[in-house]
Amino acid sequence: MNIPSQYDANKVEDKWYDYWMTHNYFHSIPDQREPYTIVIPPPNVTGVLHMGHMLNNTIQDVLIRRARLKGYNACWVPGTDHASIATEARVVAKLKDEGIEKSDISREEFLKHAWDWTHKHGGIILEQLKKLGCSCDWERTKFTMDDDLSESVINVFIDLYSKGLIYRGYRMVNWDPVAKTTLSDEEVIHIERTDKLYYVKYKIEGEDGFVTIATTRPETILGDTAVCVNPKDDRFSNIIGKKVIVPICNRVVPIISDDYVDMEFGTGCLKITPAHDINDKEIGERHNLEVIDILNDDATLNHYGLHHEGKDRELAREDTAKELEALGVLIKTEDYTHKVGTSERTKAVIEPKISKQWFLKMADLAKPALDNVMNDNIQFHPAKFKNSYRNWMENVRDWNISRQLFWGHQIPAFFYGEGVNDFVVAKTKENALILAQEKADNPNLTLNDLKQDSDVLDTWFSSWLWPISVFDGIRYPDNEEINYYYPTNDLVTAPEIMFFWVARMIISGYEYRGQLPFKNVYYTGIVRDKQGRKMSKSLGNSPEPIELMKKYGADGVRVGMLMCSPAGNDLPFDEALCQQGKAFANKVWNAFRLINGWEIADIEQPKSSKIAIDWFESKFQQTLIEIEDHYSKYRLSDALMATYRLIWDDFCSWLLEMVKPAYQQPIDSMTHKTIIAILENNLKILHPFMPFLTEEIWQHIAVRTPEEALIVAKWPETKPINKNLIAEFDFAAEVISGIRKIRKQKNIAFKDAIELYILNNENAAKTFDVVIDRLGNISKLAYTDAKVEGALTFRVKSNEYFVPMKGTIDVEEEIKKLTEELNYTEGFLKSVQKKLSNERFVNNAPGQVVASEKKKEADALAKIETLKASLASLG
RNA sequence: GGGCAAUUAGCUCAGUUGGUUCAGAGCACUUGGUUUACACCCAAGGGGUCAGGGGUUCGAAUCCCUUAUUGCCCACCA
Repeated sequence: MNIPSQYDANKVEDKWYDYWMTHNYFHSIPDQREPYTIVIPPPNVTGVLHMGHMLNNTIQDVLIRRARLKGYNACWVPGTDHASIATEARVVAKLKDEGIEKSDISREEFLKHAWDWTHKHGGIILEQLKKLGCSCDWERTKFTMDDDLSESVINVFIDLYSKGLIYRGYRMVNWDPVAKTTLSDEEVIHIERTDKLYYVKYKIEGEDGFVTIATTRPETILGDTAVCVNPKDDRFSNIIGKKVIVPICNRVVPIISDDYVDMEFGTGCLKITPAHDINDKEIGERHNLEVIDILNDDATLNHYGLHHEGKDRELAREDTAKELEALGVLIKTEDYTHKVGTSERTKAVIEPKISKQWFLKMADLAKPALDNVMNDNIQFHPAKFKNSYRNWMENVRDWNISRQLFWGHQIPAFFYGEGVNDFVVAKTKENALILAQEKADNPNLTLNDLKQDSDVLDTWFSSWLWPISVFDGIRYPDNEEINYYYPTNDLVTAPEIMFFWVARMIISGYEYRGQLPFKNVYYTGIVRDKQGRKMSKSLGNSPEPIELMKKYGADGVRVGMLMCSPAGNDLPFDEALCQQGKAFANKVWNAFRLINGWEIADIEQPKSSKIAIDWFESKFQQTLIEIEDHYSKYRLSDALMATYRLIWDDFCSWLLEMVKPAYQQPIDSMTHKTIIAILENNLKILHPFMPFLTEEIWQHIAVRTPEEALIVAKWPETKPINKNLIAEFDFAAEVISGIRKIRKQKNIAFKDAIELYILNNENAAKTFDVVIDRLGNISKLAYTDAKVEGALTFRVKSNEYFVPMKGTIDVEEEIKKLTEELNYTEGFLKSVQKKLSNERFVNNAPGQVVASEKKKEADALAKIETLKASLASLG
């Protein structure tokens, strides 16, 4: 078999993914084993894979593959989200391109277009995840608008309504004039920007005087219904109760007083527009002010805008300012920096708007969800996010769950009359009719009299049920699957959606299952470019994931992504990391090639091989414990790095070099067999990170049945560690380093054997002398009682090593080297002795620490002695 | 405006309860290398007053105070 020296990921990755699919390894059904469950954060159904998905899903796959190897019944449920506002916006845009306005077509027609779009683009992202190697249980793929999930959403709405937790309210909400829908507070992003602050004077009715107000939105003057001052403000005490004339519209409104007004800000005098500001609305309610809404749904002015009617609010702002100036009531403008709410989706400036919406009462629901995170029943990684979680949960507000969109779950409320309460909530129109006849006490009502609320539910109102609804645990709370898989183990998601999604899943978990939805939440960071900017389509700074995988292999990209991304930390992405991942794949590949190329013979095992293997087995166990510890703390980068170093340094650079047979010599069968077993263990612990490469090598090593595939192999068992052996090896490694250093200094090629004499002051074990012999290419290794003349020297601890030189030794250089080392050691001794002569140290420090200092002192003294002797011998 | 976190080598980060293993890792860098797995490699090496200042302690990267800088979250000041 001819095996190329370069590992070609592109040639093998699809092959193994197909193999895994064919043999159904990803599919899970409840059985005797303990389950290990992850539900995917469902990406937008029409979305495409970006770097954030790459990171997030790599992490999930690492966790799920490791769980599978550890013998759990691993189940990773994939799926997509209908993403109501995002998808609808895209469909609207697409229709617009075709010359169709959303307002010109019926709800049914629009939904047909939306479904067409979904069927056409839906699921692309899931196919892309397969390229990354994600081992999702594809048979379980769900969509938030599947029939069963939709029914779950409706059931929950009805249930919460019947519990009195859902109500309909006339409230000020966040209005997105582009999408023409309300948004929840969480969907509003506050962005700092500089606007103008306009100072405008209002004439006092029946007098010559004026009051001056400051506003950033002069166009809302047309909706003013009062002017307000602080009751404690002496400047205005004489005008409270009088009336002013609002410019342009000449409306006569009262001057009122309210503690809300900040005397220091602007002029201390505030205009009140209850329809367009939440504070103004509250003041308006306290003072029974009229509410005048001057805007249409698209943020153009309505008839209250008078001659500005039809203008967009931005244009109206400029024009009213001009008009005010012309009227001579605009005193001045100044720059003013403040935060403006914008829509997360459309980027439009949010308009506070009073409208009738559906709300979910959150306060009581939030309690168990808060407690169980604070007491670590649900663990956040990193834990620092508990702070912001608590902050939000303690101040949680009612959730505006209705959206003025078509794409989504239509609210199951049916109106039968014009009255505020003339509606019923029911699963079907038929059920609604019965309820309505009862409620209205009117048996003559017919289906035609019922009109379903046209709003749909917030997307997150389906996402918050995801860990339950994917197992159909809402409709059938006692079904086998929900009982088996729920609660899930880990959730891997971005901190940005902690409030949108994580908090609400926890809430619904306690409400509908009486327990937590997942045990751990791993918060990923944001993927940034080298300049620290967030990767985004608009900046064009995001690499194309599929291209990256072509270039570096999925395994290389996975390693690259995980190399430097501890939980909760942003990931400064650099393609060089993927290159490193690719190089590592090649390294492992070549280690396999080496082993694979050996000719096996029935000969005796060399001592050096035996001891090297014993050492590595202990080293492996030590690293395995370290790796398990990292995993338990969700430190995947550290787990990867420990694996990387074990394989590259300990396995390749040390073990294979120690056991490698001489050129064209065969290897003994015992060593070969053990090395294969070691390689297999290495592949197992590497598999979660590099699934394709490891399966490829695994299947090269031997002919395997489907049951023997690496993906379903058994994680290595833990065995006792021989710590002495590891320490002895570390010592020997230092000796070998010393030899290499001398070779380099003196330009002695490796093929030229040298002699090594050892003055064994340390009384170190000689276990690894056979290894030193091999890796140092030593022709004669001997212990001596006296210094060797005419030799180069180096020290490890207080052992002294001599390499006799045939040629001349540069005495000057040797003296210089020795003197430097002597000076350093004497300085070190001084600091140690200073510590030991301090009575308070000797009395207060633990005995162990004092003893170690004494040992340091003795070692330093011994070393100084040998250094001095060497210097003396050199003259 | 309120809260949280961070600041350790050129870069990205470890550093558990203060004390053997405390100043580390990977990458990058420098130097040498056609040793028959791998130049996507091997070997050797340089590099940090642990952000600044103060304090507690026999002893501080680690605990406390303070200053500076950065990042994130929350918040209705026109």
